[in-house]
Order: sequence, then C-alpha cells, then structure tokens
Amino acid sequence: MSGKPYHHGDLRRVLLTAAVQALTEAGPAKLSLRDLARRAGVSHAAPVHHFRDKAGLLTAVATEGFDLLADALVAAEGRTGDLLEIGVAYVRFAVDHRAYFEVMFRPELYHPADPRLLQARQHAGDSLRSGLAMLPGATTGDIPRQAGLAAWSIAHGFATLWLGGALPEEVGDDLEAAARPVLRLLFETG
Amino acid sequence: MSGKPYHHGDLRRVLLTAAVQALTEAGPAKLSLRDLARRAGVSHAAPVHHFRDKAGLLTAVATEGFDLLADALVAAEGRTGDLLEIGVAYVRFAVDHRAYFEVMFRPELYHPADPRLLQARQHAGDSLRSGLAMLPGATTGDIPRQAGLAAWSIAHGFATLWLGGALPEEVGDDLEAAARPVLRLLFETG
DNA sequence: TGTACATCAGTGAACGCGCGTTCACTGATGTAC
DNA sequence: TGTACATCAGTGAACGCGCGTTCACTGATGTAC
Repeated sequence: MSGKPYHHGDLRRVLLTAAVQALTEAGPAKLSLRDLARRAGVSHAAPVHHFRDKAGLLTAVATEGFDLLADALVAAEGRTGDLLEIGVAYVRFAVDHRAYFEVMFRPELYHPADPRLLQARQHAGDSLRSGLAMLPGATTGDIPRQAGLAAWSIAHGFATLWLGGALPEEVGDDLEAAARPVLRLLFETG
Repeated sequence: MSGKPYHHGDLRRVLLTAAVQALTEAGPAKLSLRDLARRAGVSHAAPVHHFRDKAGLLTAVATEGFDLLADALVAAEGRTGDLLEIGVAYVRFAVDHRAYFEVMFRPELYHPADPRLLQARQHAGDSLRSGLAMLPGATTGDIPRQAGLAAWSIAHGFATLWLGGALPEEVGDDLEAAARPVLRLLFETG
C-alpha cells in the first residue's frame, strides 16, 4: 500500500515486458537499457542486477521467445495434428511476437552460448522436427531432413518477407489466408 | 600526383564501398557515417554532400543491392534457363552480398519511398517473376502467384536461416550443395 | 522470539564516448560572355 | 583565349545528446544461531 517500496519485487519480469514493448515499437537497434529502466520507473542502473548487460537482457528475450515458439508449435500439433498447421503456427508466432522473433534470429545481439538459451532453442527445434514425423514419405534417408529444412525455410521466409513489408499488396492483410495456400504447395507434395 | 587534392572526385562511390565493407564487418546497427568518412580519409561532414543523412546512405546501399540482385537473377536465368538455379542464385546473392541483403529487407533503415529505390526493387521483383513463367503449370489462376510466393519464401528463408547461423551443423558449409536439394522439393513439384 | 550479519536489489552521481547534425568557411570547378 | 561568377564539394570546430558502465552507497530481506 505504501508509495514506493525500495525493492521492486518483480523487476526482472517488468523489464522483460518493457523490452518486448520497446522492441515492438522501435526494433532492436533503438533499444536502450536506460529507456527500459525509465519505463519500469526505476533507476537506470537497476537492470544491471538482473541482466549483466544489454546483451544479457536480449539473451533473456531470445530465450523466452524460443520457449514461446516451442509452446506454440506443440499446441498446433496437438490441436490439429496437421503439419501444414504447424507451419501456419510458425508464421503466426513470428508476426504476433515480432519483437521476440526479430531478436531470436540475430545472435549477434545476445550471448549465443548461454546454456538456458541453447536449451530453449533446442526445445523449439525439437518441436519443429517432431511435426515432420508426419510427413508422408518420412521413412529413412535424406529426404526427411531436407523436407524439414524446406518446411522451416518456407515458413521462415514467408514470415520474414511479411514482416519486412516486402510482399506485394495483392497478398492482402489476412496473414493465415495468405500463408496457408503458399505453405500447402510444399507441405502437401513433400 | 600531388598529395591530397581538395576534391575527392569519387567520394560517393568510395563511401558506398566503405559502407558495404563496414556492414560486412559489423552489421547495420554499428554503422556510422563518421566511421565511413574516416575510412575514406575525408572530413566527417563530407558525406552529407552525397547522402543527406544516414538513412540516405542506406537507401543508396539498398538500391544498389536490388540492382545487383536483379542482375544476378537475370544472369542465372540466361545461363541455365532453370527455375531451380534462379533460386540458387538468390541464395548465393544473399550469402555473397550479405551486407546488401541485410539492408535491403529492413526498410526501417532507409527511405523506403525513394524513387530510385522503388525502381530498383521493382526491377528485382520483375526478374524474379519472369523466372516463374517457366513453372510447369503456369497457366492461369492463382497457382502461379502462390507458387511465386512459395519460391521466393523458400529461397529467402533458407538464405536468412543460413546467414543467421540457425541451421544445424549437419547441413555443412557448402551453400549450394545444401540449398539445391531443399529448393528442389518445391521447385520440381510446384 | 531475538539478534547479528551476509547477501541482495536498489539509488544517484559521475565517467567518457561516439554519434548525427549544423555552421561559417574555403578551395576547386565549370560555364557564360 | 580570358575573366567573372555561380555552384559544388570539401574543412574543421562546435553543439547537444543519449548511451553503457562503474562506483560508493543504502535500504530490505533472509538465515544461522
């Protein structure tokens, strides 16, 4: 009830949320620890206690992002059992969580050898691969591996182009309606 | 023969080359006009006369990048007449000219409405689309358009993942050997 | 239940840095006559 | 061929800014006994 307790209690969480917000607004290039401290209403030196440095904070963002992506892929698989829909979920994740997505695949922004990060990335990778077991010809040999790369590439590429505003106008603004037929060209013939 | 003439004579070109070099070394986030002026051996205010501001310089980089990409795609089409090889050329371009590629698809870095830029981007887009006329079922309807998006997505996605170091180690380090069978899954069944 | 003490999570001042941009200027170039 | 003058492409000093990081500090918390 008192005005401002000396200890925040939840500062790490609040800073991460503020980071996602700031990233959504302005992108990683403009992110600053001082700005996050301001948003959290805390002295500008406080973040150091939770994340050693700026890259440390972005490592936490990327880690959380990979965990969220893994969850989204697992949920899609459980809900639909359809590889195509896992691809759609990937694209959805990228667009709905653009702040996370834009950090996750730019390792130069964070500490890429961080154990928690590696674990989360592995987890997301496993979720993606488990969906590929459904591929019709997924027996042995190199085809499944290549089909996996192809599926990942097409979903990742579509999401990236969409986010960069590179796609032509005719594509429209309904993400899933645009993505599904494109992904289908690969997912149903692989 | 004299030491340093007052006028450089070729500063615009030299600054652009320095920019590509600097981008290759450290990425767009660390690019600074002052650093480029230093590399060019010129006062730090000189770049203003050629590019209004930092975004202006990056607009020029992106424009040149789209022109180079268009050339690469046209060359691949002329050389092989094979859609698959146009895709491979796209991936090659991204990896061999990563500095250009990383700027081109981040419009927040430059002036996206610049006429020269739009023209170059259009040019590159046309080159890509012209290759799609080769697709087996490229007659009418929505399939060609979607096949075009799919082809673009898979090449763009594979290149982006490769550049981000996101692909698993087993993929190896021979770009074309890794990309070709992946692209083939889409390009030969579409 | 009470107390000593280590640890943790904050504060706020200060440091030094590199940056983009502006400004008044100057030297070189090219063009009209 | 010569000259006046506008324009262009540089210089270098100065501005103000926000940043990451460090530092000595302090208040709060939790734990051992």
